[in-house]
Amino acid sequence: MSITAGSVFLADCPARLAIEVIADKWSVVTLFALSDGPVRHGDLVTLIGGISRKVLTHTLRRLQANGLVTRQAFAEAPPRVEYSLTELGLSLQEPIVMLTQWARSNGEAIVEFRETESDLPG
Amino acid sequence: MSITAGSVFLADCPARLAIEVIADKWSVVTLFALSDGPVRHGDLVTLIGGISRKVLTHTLRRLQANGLVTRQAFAEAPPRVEYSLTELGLSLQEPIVMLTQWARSNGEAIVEFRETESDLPG
DNA sequence: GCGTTAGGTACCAATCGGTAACTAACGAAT
DNA sequence: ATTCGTTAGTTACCGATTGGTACCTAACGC
Repeated sequence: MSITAGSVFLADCPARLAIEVIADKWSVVTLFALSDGPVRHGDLVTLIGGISRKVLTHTLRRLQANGLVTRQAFAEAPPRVEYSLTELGLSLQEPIVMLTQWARSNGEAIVEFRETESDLPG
Repeated sequence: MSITAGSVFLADCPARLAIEVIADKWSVVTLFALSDGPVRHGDLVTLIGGISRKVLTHTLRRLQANGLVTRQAFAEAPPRVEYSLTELGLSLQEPIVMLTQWARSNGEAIVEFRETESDLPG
């Protein structure tokens, strides 16, 4: 765990900033949803269970403001807006996929742990 | 992006629960801090820049309640409490390390993007 | 009594997130 | 010509969560 110049342990360094941008529930799921190519706003709302349009828009704006996502609006009616990963966003693909795969493989273990925990005498 | 039974896209499934537990700024940094072995509470506060004792305790409690971290208190004075990763927590080590490495490698790119963005006309 | 470590609590501000209602722009139906 | 439905987005209002500071306890050695 070498604490080098740019470390996630330092409060005011770019590495920590990066963690603050992506280490967020909705950001992780959104980035994962975009990892196969451009997706429309409405499709993202449908795909990502439990997200509201407002929060999705906010999440996308934040990812966009940090260079991870691009927004492309088409001059059509009704409007069509597609979001996709930038090059920087694509470099995050592997870590994000690993994380979501871990979640799929180990989510059940968390649920089971919670259940056995609540059975403790206390 | 196959939407299988346990998908991070489904609001109420174990995979999403797992994401909600770990996809959090302080959780990621804390898990990373524990990835080399047991660390005392006080050492974590020093190591993790910007975290307060209250938030660290809360973060550790949450990780503990979800089976990722164990807490070992020694009957000494002054008290000594060590936190370490469980087996489940260790299975997260690789994704977490990838994520923090990405943050170190690409944090600067985010900073630069922000700077060039703010230079835009308008 | 004082310092140590771990933690709990109280109070407060800021952020997050949900619902609902609104706009813009256009095609299609009436 | 008017109305309706569509997609994307904003705004307002509200409650819940997060996080900070400050202060308190417990247990022990000096």
